Amino acid sequence: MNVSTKPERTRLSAENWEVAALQLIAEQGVGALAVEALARQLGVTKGSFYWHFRTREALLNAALERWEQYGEREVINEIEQITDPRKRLPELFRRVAHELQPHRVYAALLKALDHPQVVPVMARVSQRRMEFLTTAYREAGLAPPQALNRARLTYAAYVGFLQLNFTLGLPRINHEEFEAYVEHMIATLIPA
Amino acid sequence: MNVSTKPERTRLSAENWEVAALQLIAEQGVGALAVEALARQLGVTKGSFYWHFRTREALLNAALERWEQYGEREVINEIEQITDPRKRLPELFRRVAHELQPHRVYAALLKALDHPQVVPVMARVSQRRMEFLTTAYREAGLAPPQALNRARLTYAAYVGFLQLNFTLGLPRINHEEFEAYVEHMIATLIPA
DNA sequence: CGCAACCCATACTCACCCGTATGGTCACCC
DNA sequence: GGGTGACCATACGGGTGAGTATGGGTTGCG
Repeated sequence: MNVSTKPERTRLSAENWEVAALQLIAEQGVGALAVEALARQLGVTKGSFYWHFRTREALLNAALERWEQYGEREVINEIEQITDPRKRLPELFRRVAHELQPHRVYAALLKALDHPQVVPVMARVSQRRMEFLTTAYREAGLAPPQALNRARLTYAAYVGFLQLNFTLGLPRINHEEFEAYVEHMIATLIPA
Repeated sequence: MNVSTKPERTRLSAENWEVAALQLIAEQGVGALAVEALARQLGVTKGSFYWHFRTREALLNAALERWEQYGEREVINEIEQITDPRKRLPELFRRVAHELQPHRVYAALLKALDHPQVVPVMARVSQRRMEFLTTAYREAGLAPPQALNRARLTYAAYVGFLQLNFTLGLPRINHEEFEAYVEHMIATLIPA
């Protein structure tokens, strides 16, 4: 029997470092992404790290790119397969609401918008999602200006919810209550 | 004529440090709150700082407390004077929308929810605002559960908007467009 | 005037973390 | 079975920023 989470004596690849970095970002934020700390967590030393990456920045960029790439095919591609436009938005809401785990990185990145490296990534991701929401609302029957504003409102509500529940603890909404909240969002934001 | 913003050769008080800290937080975030940097900005050295405060943490706490105290009588007390409950929410929306400046600190603090010192402060502030919103929605005619969820939605939209516009730059919404967005929020979130 | 209390400068120490240099140890393959 | 390259440890240099020690200057006040 091995000691817990330590004795994986296999060699590491750049990918290992990247996913470890993303996990650390999700748990402790971008600011906590330190080379030596990550190395300790992986059971190696900096010597390993600087073989795979030229610098700390390089790791951050690689991790961000990996996350962005994954997010590409995460939700949007799945939702786009729903043919009936009127079913799309409620389904999107419910699906996003029940996959809170992949949003941890996004929430952490929101808190790191002072780092110049994350701004372009977040700008691209948010922009794509906004456009997706906007067209979805248009297809649901809203006029273009209304659709854009409703998309803004919806996305802001999503972002704000992440902040208020992941990072801030607030009265820690429970499960049934959360379901009711999601349905309330659907009823309020999606045109009948 | 004196050189710009430098030659205030008056002695400093703890209060001076606190407001300077808040300004720096609003502009560059909690992470940028460094003792020596602040001292340079105030035209003194660390020697001064460590006379007024025992540690950097102490300054942060003092600054946060000052901000929380001020926020107490900031908006809520003004709005509560509006007698007609149905006029209250639209007025609140419009007023908050046009005073984006005082929200800079709040936006900066949202990005610092990993620091254990800011969490309780933000929890209290957000909790108070949420309760205010909830009763406002009840007085506007919503049933208690609906009112609570609508308050959650509204406040999340507010928080998210701060994130997406202050820190992230997104297509930088302009003035008329912003007005239209606010009216859209009012029409969507406030019951007729 | 003179003495405190108050405010600040200078000069450190200490801890952390990035990046570099260099040598060691496996795996794999001809 | 020896050599080459991938992977990692160790040790070091350098920068930054928090906190301490201590002495000097200024202000209020008796």
